[in-house]
Amino acid sequence: MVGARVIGVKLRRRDFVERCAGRKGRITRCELLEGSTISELQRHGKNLAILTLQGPALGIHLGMSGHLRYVARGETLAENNHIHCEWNLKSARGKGRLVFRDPRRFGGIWTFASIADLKQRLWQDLGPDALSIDSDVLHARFARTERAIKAVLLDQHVLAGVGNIYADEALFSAGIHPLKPANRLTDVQTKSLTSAIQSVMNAALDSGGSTIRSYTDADGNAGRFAEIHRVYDQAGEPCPNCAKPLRNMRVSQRTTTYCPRCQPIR
DNA sequence: CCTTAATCCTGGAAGC
DNA sequence: TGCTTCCAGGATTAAG
Repeated sequence: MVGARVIGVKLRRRDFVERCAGRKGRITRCELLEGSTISELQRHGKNLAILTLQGPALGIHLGMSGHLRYVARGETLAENNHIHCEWNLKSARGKGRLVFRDPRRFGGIWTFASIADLKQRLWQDLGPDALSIDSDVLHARFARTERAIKAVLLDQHVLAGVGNIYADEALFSAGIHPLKPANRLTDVQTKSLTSAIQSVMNAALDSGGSTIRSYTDADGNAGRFAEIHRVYDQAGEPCPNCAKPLRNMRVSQRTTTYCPRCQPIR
């Protein structure tokens, strides 16, 4: 995408896009990057950004069921429904479309005049990115709250990028009970959890992500990490470590799977 | 501050 | 088979 020129935009659902500041009225094609050249892609946690040479920038969140697909000219998409926005691109590699499909519509697009504007208004309150977090920084953040560690991991204001799957996988890997108060994690436990978060997420990236239902990468490939989830969606199955059945509980309105023996509360 | 429930949606699976 | 209920990679809001 970088270097491609946006030669057209088709917005099928106007309520899928929001303008964060500035004038009122309809979102324009220009705000959706038409006529601009993509200069850079950025990501912070689960938030994506598309930057342009001319200034206009988009914030994108995939929500639960969202996915972005690149469709080269001549190619067709098997699933044509729930496409809320598409961008026609022209680059050295030819023409194609970037397609945003999101059946549940929990995702969205936000328009900004500049990347500085986007960061200030959209990313301001996010915690540091999970893939590059430092254990000491995380420890300091955990020290500020006695909420359950699972709830804290899901809180994007504390740490950006960890969702329900990777929170459970990381807590299991680090041997920490989901209900343990965040401020009672020892230094050693925080170090262990930090490296668990990063190794779990990097392993997931290597496998192309966790496809539960609809997620695909930009080329339409499903991820294979769900095949090797150790606890997520495995309640009742034997723990990979000790063979005791894994259990479900509810934390922060989210199903949480853990091993009662390998993840003690202390 | 904290937690809970409700809300925004579609669709697949399970239950009857 | 068909109908109903529940549940799902997320995040915000209101209420208590």
